[in-house]
Amino acid sequence: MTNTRRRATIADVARAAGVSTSTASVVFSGKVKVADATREKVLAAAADLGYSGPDPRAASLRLGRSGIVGVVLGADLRHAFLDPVTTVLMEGLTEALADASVGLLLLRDDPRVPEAPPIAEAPVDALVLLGCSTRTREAVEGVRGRGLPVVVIEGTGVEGMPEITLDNRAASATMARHVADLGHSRVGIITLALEIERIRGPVTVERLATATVEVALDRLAGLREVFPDAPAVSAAGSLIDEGMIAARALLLDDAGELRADRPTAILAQSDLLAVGAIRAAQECGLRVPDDLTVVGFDGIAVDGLGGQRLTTIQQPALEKGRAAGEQVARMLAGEPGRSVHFACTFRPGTTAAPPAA
Amino acid sequence: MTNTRRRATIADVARAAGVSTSTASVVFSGKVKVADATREKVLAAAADLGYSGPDPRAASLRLGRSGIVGVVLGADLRHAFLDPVTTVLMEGLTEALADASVGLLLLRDDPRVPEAPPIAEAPVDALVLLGCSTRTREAVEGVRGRGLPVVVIEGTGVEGMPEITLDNRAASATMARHVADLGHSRVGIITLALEIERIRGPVTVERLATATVEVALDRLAGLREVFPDAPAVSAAGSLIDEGMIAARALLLDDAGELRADRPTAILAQSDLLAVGAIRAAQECGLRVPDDLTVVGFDGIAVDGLGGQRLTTIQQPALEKGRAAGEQVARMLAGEPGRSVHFACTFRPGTTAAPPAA
DNA sequence: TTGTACGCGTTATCAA
DNA sequence: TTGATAACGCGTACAA
Repeated sequence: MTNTRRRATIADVARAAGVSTSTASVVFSGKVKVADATREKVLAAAADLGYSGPDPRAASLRLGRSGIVGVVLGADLRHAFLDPVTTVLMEGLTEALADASVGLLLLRDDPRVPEAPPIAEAPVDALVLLGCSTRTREAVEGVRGRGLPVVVIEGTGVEGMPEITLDNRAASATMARHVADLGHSRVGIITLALEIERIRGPVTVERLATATVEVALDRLAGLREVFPDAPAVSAAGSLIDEGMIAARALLLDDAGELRADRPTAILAQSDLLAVGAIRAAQECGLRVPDDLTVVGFDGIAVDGLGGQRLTTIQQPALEKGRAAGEQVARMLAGEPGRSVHFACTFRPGTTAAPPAA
Repeated sequence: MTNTRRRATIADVARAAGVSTSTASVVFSGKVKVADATREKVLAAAADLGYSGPDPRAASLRLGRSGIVGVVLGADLRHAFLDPVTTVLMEGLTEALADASVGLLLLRDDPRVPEAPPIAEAPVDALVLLGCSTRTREAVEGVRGRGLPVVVIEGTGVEGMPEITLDNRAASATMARHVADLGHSRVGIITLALEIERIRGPVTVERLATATVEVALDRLAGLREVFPDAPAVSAAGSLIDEGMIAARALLLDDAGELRADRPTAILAQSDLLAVGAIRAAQECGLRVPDDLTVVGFDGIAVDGLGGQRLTTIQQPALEKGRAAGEQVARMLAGEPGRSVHFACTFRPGTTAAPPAA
């Protein structure tokens, strides 16, 4: 029977088995060969004492690593995982870190809690920043004194941190050019949220001056290289319903009627927004792509599009996550981390065509 | 200048500041009052040595806790977060654990790696099981020897573990009765995946015998209380596209024509499946609810439904997550954990109506 | 192949 | 208010 006073330790097991603690330790770590008979004795003693392996806390102190990689999410966890691109990215991260880590620790950068950034108290071996505010950046700066590897995904990092970036502007320009080449000249743009406050509505010059979300701005800049005067409407988030709302704003007049000068193509900054635009078009009796061309950005596996294949820009979200994971792994191995820049590719689908004569 | 040979420890800081290690420790923990002058000295020494606070690994060994709660996801992380119900549940979990100031460690139960369940190596203070396989259950059983609190969400737990459960069967029966009361007698059922292998197709008696996914089986049993002979088709996952496929199987004949004896109502086991069914119905030229009643299950905020409001069963996903978090918190505080059972509520919408005469 | 002894970096206790 | 000391539980040179 086990002694209830205190949890059994490896020393207790060793004593009960009549071996030294180092032998017992080795039995559990498997790093060195042990005689079968000895191992049996140790395992039996462990079972008897209710000992279920080395305490990870003690092991991590001794080894100097915990096997945990922290992922700092700018927004709340829920929102971060609602976005399919983020989800896929996390998968890539997980994949690349499978060998090097035990798990991902979700850390949220909560501006409501000014004290004690949990980043400093988390026993992590490395950090991945994924859409972080300036405040997060400061907290991380503090932790860097500990010598932790830090990788920044799509966000301005602190000097010396490896960054994972994307050619948002160039890819958007490519897409715009494709639409222009099809013969479209009257196009409408649906942007991602331009501000952290997620305001929905027409994109004006004034708003652009105060906009802060780099991804949205970069993609817009790329589209405007080809269509400098295209009207743009911002969505409050990357959601199908938001795409529907924005598309209606572009297609309909105040009376809810199709406007005569409506765009013949809609360029959406995300696939979900594009799906919403397609839905809105169908609602209005417009056929895609016959009456309206709709293109997206991201190249995620869109759920709910039925048979159509969205014409879009394929972003290597999985690879981004993997790259981040690989850089973390490299740095954990003592090598220097490198920044990685990714290029998107154009992916033709069935939702873009020349404008109706 | 700092010595590059070794990372500074609190002892180094104390020595440099001319105080004892305990005093230096207290300066950082803030648990006891220290003279301002002393604190300044310590802080200055820390800054000078590049010491950025106590090492969380050492602290967690000393304190006996890490401030981390592990969430074991049965499937891969990606899939788990693709499901909106899970996402919301995670949010509730986060919320309930925010006060305990703990982080969430994502652990995946990867069946491909037979050795070394990471669960055993993670320095967690508690575990939450969220759709776990038998194999996970065994691993957890082993870890329980460590005295870790474990909470199981919707899955058969090991004896003595608090469980968070739902009245899937009763709620489904309620919904079926509602549809029957509207006057429907020819209904079709779309089930969630019945097996872990996620097979798509007609639900036969033979399949039911080998089906393993409890949630799907419970909901089906509830529906069949009212419609014992209703044909059922299983989806390969809770996705809109899967709902479309399944709905087509129920509505169309082999030639792709609407069958004369098609159901007048479709009961889907999830909201996403229901959305897919609605989409398929529209494709076939059927109006919802005029020509076809469609109901769901979950009560999530469905993206992409446009103006419609789905008639569904509201499941308290957020509360489930919260409850799990609360039980974890209780157990961390030394109190015994309790199982919590939740009831769903019927939520009327605009997608259910009496069958056309 | 096994045992001894030490240190990983911290914090709680107690005494001064 | 501060200081000395003892754990916390483990892994690993090194010696046998």
